[in-house]
Amino acid sequence: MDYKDLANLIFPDAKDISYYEEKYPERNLPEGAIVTRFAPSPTGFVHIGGLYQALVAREVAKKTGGVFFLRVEDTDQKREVENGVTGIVNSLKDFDMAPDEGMITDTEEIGNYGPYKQSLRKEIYQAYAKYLISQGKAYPCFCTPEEGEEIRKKQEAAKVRTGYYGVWAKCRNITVEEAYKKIENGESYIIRFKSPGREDRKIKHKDIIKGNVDFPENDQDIVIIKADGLPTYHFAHAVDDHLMRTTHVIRSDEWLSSVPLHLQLFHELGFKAPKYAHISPIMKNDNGNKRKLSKRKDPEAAVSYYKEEGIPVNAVKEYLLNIANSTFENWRRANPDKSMDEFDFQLNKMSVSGALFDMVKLLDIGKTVISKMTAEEVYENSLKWAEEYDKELLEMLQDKEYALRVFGIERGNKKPRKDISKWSEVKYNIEYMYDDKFYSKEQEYQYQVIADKEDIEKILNLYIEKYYNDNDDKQTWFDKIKELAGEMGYAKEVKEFKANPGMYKAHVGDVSTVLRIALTARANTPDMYEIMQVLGKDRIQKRFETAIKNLK
RNA sequence: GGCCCCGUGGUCAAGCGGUUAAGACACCGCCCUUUCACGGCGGAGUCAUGGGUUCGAUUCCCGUCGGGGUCACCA
Repeated sequence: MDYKDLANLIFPDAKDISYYEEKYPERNLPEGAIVTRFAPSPTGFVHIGGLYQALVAREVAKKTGGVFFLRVEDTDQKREVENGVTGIVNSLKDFDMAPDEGMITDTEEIGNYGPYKQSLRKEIYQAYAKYLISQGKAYPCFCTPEEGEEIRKKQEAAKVRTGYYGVWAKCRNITVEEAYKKIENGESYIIRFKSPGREDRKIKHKDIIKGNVDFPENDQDIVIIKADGLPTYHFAHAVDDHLMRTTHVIRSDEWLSSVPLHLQLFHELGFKAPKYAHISPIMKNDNGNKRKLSKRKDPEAAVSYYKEEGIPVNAVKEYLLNIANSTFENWRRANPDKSMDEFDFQLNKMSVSGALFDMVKLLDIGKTVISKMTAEEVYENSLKWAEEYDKELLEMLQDKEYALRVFGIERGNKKPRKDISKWSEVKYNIEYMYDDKFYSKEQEYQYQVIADKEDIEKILNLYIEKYYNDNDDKQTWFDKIKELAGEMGYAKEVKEFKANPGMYKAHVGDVSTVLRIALTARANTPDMYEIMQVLGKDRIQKRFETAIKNLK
């Protein structure tokens, strides 16, 4: 009786691994093409760090004419969440990052290297586990979880390394006969990898991002097949990334310390190991301490947050790309109108330490991104966001022609206005341009320098009756306000006022402020000429009348 | 605790033995025909720390301190 008999007893129906090796041949890709993947577990929550990894992985694959695929790691049935896959697929779609291969809905997939859902690959893992057993490189372990716990306690008490290794690996040296008998007797077991490693030996590993890292060899007989017949992460990683012909494993750096194990697994399985790039996580400052963005504590940890807030997709991506390669920022300044896909992303230039998440900067990028859009694009995006998150805004946007005029204010010129950083700010931004919104609430008119109510009333009346004309061009419009200022005894030029402050009550700027506030009830607005053009004389007049009434 | 990684201004960071130590966000001031925003100009602010090596260290080595990761039949 030998290892083969044991392997046959454990996995009688498993295919020979040559079947899979042939079924999933090396990919026929151009020289230098990189194959990457995004491999989340479907917990129903997509972390911004996950999106970050996916963005980087996709960027690298795209750049080299390779493949970016999505694999769902659902080997932990306890964590299974309904529609978890849909959440992942949709998040990638929302960010315009759909994979070339892999899951495209909860149940459907594309590509020739599937299934791309690990729970559907059970027989594949078992075939490779069988292979390992038949080679004497893996063995059944009959220790119960409770026994494992006991071993660990003993190890802790003895102050030695914890784990299933060396003399602690009780089942490692069970004879084939003994194992055979236990299995026939119905004892339950799991499959462990028989590690050939020694803790006192070092291995060298070159990570694309972290650089040279030395580790002790792995000597842990880790579990490869759990009691439920499904593989653990480590085993699935080796089998899948080999069979799916992944060239570069781009993943979170919490996996860095598992590299010795993974390399060993690849070696013992007879696979060529992929290259690894371990990405530092996105952090957050929590009372002076850095910590990972937390699903529970930080709303911005969820990718859904960005959608809900209406932060433009490209702003999020550019921000993430900037964390990944900080030279992106300089490139962006030099190429303000190019698509970010043209940026020459470098995996090996990624930061080795984790960056603190900076919402202020993200929002600044949001402003820039939106400022570059046409009124039409702003309209479409606002509408899309409003449909899902803001009924009131949606209503306001029904009159598209008018909305386009409002969004067109100070847009499209060489120095476009940068005042909207996310779609959820749109409503506040344009509200005062809508009469029903404007009149539906009690406005507060805070006239600033000019406080004399009679003067204010006079300015408003005089302006609308004597000076304002819808057909004036901007210069004429401007000159007329100066004339009005002069007629009322205010300085026509600010400089003049500053030179002789005693000669005037105030200056033309203060007069404008009165007009602006009567018009919008706001101290800060975009260009007043354009606002007036959109409003038109009748509406301007009505707003002035309302403002005057409010004075009394 | 063992093992591993990291440490340049408030934040993201460039830098690879000799630099006035880039740039961006944020902050402050000035200018930009009248607000705000944009833009322009200017400003404040950094190489964690102690030892080496070197003619010379932010750059190389060691220690210290600080931060992070990992030690599951979770991924």
